[in-house]
Amino acid sequence: MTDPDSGRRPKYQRIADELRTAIQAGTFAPGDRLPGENDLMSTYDVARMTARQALSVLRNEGLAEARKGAGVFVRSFRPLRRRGIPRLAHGHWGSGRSVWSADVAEDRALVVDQIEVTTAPAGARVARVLGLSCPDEPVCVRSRRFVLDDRPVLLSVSYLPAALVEGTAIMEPDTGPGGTYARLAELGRRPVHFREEIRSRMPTAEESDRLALEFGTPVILIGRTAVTEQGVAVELNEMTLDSASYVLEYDFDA
Amino acid sequence: MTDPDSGRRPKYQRIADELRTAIQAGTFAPGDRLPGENDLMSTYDVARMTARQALSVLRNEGLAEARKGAGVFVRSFRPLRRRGIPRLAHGHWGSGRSVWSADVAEDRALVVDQIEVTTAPAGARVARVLGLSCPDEPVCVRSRRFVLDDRPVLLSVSYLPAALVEGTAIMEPDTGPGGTYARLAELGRRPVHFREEIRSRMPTAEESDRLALEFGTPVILIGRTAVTEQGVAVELNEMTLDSASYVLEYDFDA
DNA sequence: CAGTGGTCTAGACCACTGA
DNA sequence: CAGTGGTCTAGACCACTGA
Repeated sequence: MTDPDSGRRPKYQRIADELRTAIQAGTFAPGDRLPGENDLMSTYDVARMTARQALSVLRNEGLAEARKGAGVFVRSFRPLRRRGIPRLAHGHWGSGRSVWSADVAEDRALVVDQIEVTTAPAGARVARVLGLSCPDEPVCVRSRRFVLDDRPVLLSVSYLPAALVEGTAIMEPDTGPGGTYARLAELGRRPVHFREEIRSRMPTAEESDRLALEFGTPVILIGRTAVTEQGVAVELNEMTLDSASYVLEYDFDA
Repeated sequence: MTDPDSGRRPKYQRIADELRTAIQAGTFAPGDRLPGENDLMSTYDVARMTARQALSVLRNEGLAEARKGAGVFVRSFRPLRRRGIPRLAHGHWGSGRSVWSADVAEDRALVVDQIEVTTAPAGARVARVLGLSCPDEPVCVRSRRFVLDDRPVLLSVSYLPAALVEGTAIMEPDTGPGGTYARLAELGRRPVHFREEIRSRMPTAEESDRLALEFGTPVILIGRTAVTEQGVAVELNEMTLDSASYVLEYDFDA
């Protein structure tokens, strides 16, 4: 009854198409429950695996999410706006505010719920970026997870030369007002230039776990290098963002 | 023999784990053939659907790609570097070069293989960005696909007020030296400020088709607004990038 | 405790690839 | 033409959710 041209397109695709159309038409609103495996099995007279395959198409597209034991639901998307350039302006962190505070409206709070500060050998990649002479040289590794409204949205791992930050607040969990950049400035290494590199890919199992990601949700990777007036890289910050939670914004002149 | 703690983790995940480890260890190099469905069925003594599920984990992570009738292969990733800020500097397109030419090394060519220029009603979203008084106002729509080494990497749709660009080269497939921005400058609407917004998500079926994307490959969306000295938005350019083909770079000062 | 999604089996048939 | 991945069935059992 639904397919005059049932010819070439696989069953599971046709079922996914119908559900997708219904979602876009508003028949199912964000948060609504979709027909589940059992519903599709009887409605379309297909096997469980075929019904699952149809639903997994929508999950891979980021349109639906499954909650075990409860059902399959239409996803919603209300992103944070991360303004790449003003958040790193000296006037912002120089006045004692956190770089991260720029990303959220004042009525919401982006908080760190996991933090780990260690010292470890740099490794080849980090040594190259920070201009260390040898991959075994120690670096300070600041690893954090940020949570918004109880939802993890971002992982951040920051690398700084251990020789530079040894014994400073940068080695403490709480780096104090203005954060790492304010402390670097006090050490005479104020960052004046930044480079951000952006990629996107599907998460690893560990990332998916730590960010509590749904199936079809990619991560955005940002690698930022902070450079001093003398052209020396003093920090590499590698961030992993839940792509369903973020829009990045860059403003600049021609 | 492979699982002392076979307890909680599903079979398909354990198989995927082993393959992933082997890929990361270099046992399988980029382009190599991986064990296929039939191999996994006999090696691990599982049903076809379970072997498929294991392979689909790796495909979703972007680590492997299936070629029907041939096998499953390790994917490779060699991205283009898109330098967000210098490519839009007036000195670049002002001297007659294309904005896009900045994205590739001189020995490779990023070429347009599909182009369509039409006029259509703006619609609510575009009208809002371009500051049009009514969503029915006509806009010039320039839709292009870019190909690198025969591989489609980017879709671009550009919107400009029809009242402004009517009868100019901007309505032609070839906009001439320096492209749209050089023509806007000649009209007294030189863009001096840009805003780029970046998101990432899984592709729609159409995007997946036009960019010839593999299973677990997200797209990166860039929405750029070009603004004149007078603060008027003259262009909205919406781009859809194959995330496996691009790294974005933004350089700026504190 | 009824219903849900998650995992898994042992088969079948198909279109496609590449030697 | 042998081998491959893609689709599909008709069952089964499990852990989890929420009334």
